[in-house]
Amino acid sequence: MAQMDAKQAEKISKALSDPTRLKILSEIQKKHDWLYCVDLYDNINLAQPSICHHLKQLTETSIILPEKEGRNIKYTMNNAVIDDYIGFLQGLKK
Amino acid sequence: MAQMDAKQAEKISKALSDPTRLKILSEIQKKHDWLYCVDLYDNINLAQPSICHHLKQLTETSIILPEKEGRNIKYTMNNAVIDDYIGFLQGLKK
DNA sequence: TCAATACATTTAAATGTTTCAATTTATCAA
DNA sequence: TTGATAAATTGAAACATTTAAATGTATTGA
Repeated sequence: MAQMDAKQAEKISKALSDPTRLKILSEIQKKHDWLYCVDLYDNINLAQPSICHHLKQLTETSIILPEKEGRNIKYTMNNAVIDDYIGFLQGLKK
Repeated sequence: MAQMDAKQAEKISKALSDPTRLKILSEIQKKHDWLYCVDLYDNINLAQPSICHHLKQLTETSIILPEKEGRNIKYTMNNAVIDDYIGFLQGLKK
């Protein structure tokens, strides 16, 4: 497991500190594989640019990974980053 | 392990999304037991009310636990909350 | 009780985040 | 090429967070 520094942990924490972004992650988790961007418009009551903004924050920290498929974009969870973040948290414990 | 809901995970993420608060947690971890509030003034270059503000956010989410000792307050890491948060993160994975 | 110490609260300025309307870019289907 | 669809960007308003000066509260020792 890679070592994550405090700066990176701070960015991931920030990405996880918003109800919309946690909802997006929950929707991606439910799919167990890939979630299409358009699926979120049904489940999240925000305008398209707002959802786009939240997706950007999640992809910038690599918590989720985007893949272009024609006109659409699909996302998957990046387990490796979550595990690295968990490793950082384990290191905080006494 | 207790089940942590998204609202609680959001609050903990927010508490962890600041460099000063991660620094405070690191200082507490270094002690392996209790850290006195006054120890932070030496290590963190912020005014006393700012440090107090950050400590409040960490204690409000129970990530750290305060204990009064005369005029001083000492803090310890709350491993249980960190473990619950880690449990939530594990649940996000595909 | 009085002065000193440790921490908390209030207030306000500066800064950062969230949101959406409008617009732009990219891709597809006809 | 043209019209339609999917997603990104821009710009601005609303809202939240961070910071510190000033002040308040609680505890101790003299």
